[in-house]
Amino acid sequence: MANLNSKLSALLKQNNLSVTRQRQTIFDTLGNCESLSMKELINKTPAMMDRASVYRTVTLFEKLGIVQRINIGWKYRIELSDKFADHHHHLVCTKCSKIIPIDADNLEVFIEQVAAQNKFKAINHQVEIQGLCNKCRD
Amino acid sequence: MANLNSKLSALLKQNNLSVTRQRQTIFDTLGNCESLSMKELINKTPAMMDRASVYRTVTLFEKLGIVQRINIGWKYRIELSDKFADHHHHLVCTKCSKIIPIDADNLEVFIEQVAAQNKFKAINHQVEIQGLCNKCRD
DNA sequence: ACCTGTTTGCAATTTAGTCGCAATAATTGT
DNA sequence: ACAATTATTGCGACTAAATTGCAAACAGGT
Repeated sequence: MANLNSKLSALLKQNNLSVTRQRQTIFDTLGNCESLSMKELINKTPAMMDRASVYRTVTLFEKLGIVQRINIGWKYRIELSDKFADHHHHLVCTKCSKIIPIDADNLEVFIEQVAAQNKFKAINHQVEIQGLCNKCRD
Repeated sequence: MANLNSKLSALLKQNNLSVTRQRQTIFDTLGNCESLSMKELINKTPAMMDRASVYRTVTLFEKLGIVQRINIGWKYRIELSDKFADHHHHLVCTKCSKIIPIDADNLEVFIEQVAAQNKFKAINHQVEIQGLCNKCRD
């Protein structure tokens, strides 16, 4: 935990950015969860931070590669990027809304191949699978 | 074209829903394009349909499995589902916004495998790759 | 052509996200 | 540790996206 926070500080300083209470709060909050929606993120920082600042911080963190937006359904959620947590894709149960992170190295390789076949330089990608988890499939 | 429209009519009637001018318009408009954003869809039906009805129609079509929302960046676009058009994933150029549809059968197989490994019954999935197309990579 | 139930358009409203600016907090140099 | 400087935040106003209730209009069956 402490080392992750110092990593954040270092990254901010490298970019001539201030290490503020608000930025640390967002970082810590995301560190305690798999992923959060904007609404959840705003509500989890009760009266501590303004909405606008949450949006600004997330946008900043995204540029710095600290967080990434992932698509769940047609909404998006925020999570720490692979530098700070394991990078993974998701299986989403449409019944109980359970989110199962999957990490398949093969998948990453596969993405690269598909991109190359189309003369495309892949920079980022998302994979999302909706279905039923083993409990909900009956 | 004509057979697709009759397929739409049949599907609506099966569900005790009316075949209206507006629903056919949305269907036809989507049939002429790879994919459309909500804004584009609203603008492509000039003074023919109210915004609210476009939203209602898309929501209805989604429930019926006629259309699907696909994630481009963290925005979404609408396209006819695989029952009415080829199902495909997308490569999105972050520079020129060009969208290249990809259809890789292997990918579908792969998705199934990953789901099975996690005791998950896959129903739907999206794959999106962001990067640079061959023109923009310099 | 008429009747019934569904669907639409309209207007109002909620929700999500952005922007400018004054107040405040963090950093740098002393 | 303190003051000066600069970046960041909170506030309020604002724009855009999406939803809802209701009366008018339309589709489908008789």
